[in-house]
Amino acid sequence: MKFVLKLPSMTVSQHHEAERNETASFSPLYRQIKRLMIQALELSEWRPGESIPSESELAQRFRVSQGTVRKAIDELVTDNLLLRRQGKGTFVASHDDPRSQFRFLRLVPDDVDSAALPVEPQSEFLECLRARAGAETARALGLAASAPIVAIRRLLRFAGKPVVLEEIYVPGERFDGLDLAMLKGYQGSLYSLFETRFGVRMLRAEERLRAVTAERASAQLLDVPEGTPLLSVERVAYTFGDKPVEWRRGLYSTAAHHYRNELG
Amino acid sequence: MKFVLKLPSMTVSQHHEAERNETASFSPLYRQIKRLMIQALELSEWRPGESIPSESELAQRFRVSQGTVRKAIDELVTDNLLLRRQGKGTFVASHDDPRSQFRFLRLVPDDVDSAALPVEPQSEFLECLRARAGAETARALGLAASAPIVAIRRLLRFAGKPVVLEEIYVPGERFDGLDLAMLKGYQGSLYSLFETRFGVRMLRAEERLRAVTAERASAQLLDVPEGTPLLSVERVAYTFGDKPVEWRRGLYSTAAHHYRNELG
DNA sequence: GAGTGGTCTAGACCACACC
DNA sequence: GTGTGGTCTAGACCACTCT
Repeated sequence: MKFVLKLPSMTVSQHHEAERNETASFSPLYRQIKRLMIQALELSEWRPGESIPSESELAQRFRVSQGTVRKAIDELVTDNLLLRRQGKGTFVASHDDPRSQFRFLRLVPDDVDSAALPVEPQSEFLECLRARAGAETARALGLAASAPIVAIRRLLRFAGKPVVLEEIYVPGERFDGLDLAMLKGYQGSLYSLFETRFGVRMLRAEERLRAVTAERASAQLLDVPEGTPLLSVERVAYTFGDKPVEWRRGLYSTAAHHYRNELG
Repeated sequence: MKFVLKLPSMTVSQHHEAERNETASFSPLYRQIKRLMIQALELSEWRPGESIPSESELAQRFRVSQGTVRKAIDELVTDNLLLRRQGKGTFVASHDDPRSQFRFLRLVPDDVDSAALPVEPQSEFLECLRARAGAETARALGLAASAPIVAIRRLLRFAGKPVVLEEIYVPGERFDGLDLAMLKGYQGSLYSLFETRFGVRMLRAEERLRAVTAERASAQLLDVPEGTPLLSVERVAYTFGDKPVEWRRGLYSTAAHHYRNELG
């Protein structure tokens, strides 16, 4: 037994010797608490934008000290699943929140410096089709070949000028009822819509960037000459359990904008 | 007075009422400890690759509890200034360390997955000149116009094939004695050389990515047709005090490689 | 003033590395 | 075994927000 000597009835338990160092190489209490909290988040016991119980309440519920709950929350905040507001409480992160609005769009106009508040791009949805996954999409999303998907095409404009052309693919199963009318009618970011209407939360993403040349169709939509170099951005976005739930490819016009990245 | 009631003689002090909430909006003890530790790092009291004193020693030195020192170290680890090895100690991060070797190069071959260990690129230095800063370089590095700088050109090869062409500019003042012979003779990354030979530590960087077309000279060196789309990566790297000490522009050939990015 | 997150302390014990 | 970082607890008090 470890870390539990003074705990008469553990919710999270390491009471069994068997649990010690078998295959799972020792998980501290706060990580087990973290896992339980992620579960509560995934099961929507706590919903985006809402506050979760206070640290002392959670400590009672899980039968651990406040410090241990705090450490679990610390990591969830680092993972962008929760956010704290001193004096007010701890809240479930939401794509509605202006704070996490631009977490996934790294393109910014050349002139504005990093301190300035980001310019809100306008989204123009071109189409939204039900289709079957191609080989590439199926692999990226971990689906069976020719599984049902939803394909979206849209154009992003900064200050009226077209800058990003995107094709977005999501599994059809999770997005029942998603169509062009809904996309056009929704106020807010795409991930906000996914979260609000379909309960799908994008937690992290991986991007692959390349330089390519504009084909005729893309060039026309982006209002650049055919052959112009464009930034190709492929993204796989993941939800709970590191499950991929979106694949997209964007073509970014980088004449007056750039992709901004911080290396820590 | 706050947090110091039981501390008879503080090294870090908040004894004076004046310090309370004048302009500097309340800095907790562990941040003051952090600042002192950064100072020790900047002044090379603790050197890259070496271990720093144990947490209990530091607690004694700064007259705070181990938990407070620990929290300061936590942040320094997050900032990539220190790294912990359980059972061994806490160490000053170094660009020699394989762990932080590829922190700043995000280009990877298309085929290898993220789990695989990165392929070591080979560096071929083309030139290294002393010159005077142009307007753009001076602005990026925060130097006076026409301040002395060192300009480096190099080619990176993955598996023998040229993939990255870079121009690198550093202030001449900090890099006395840097020349082509030294670059060619050094084993290890450029930042490792900067750290080892000149005591200049790159702590973080900002990059701006764009798509451009290959000019004739660049195309020849990268062994691609003129007009090929290339990924342009501009970087400003910062050392202690957020002082910019390197500006570089790279042209990445992305036919068989891509720039990999994680969005948290 | 009450409630929440944030800081700090002191002490106990666990996991890991090296001798 | 000794020393290091890592975890956990219990309790006190500070800073912030809202009522």
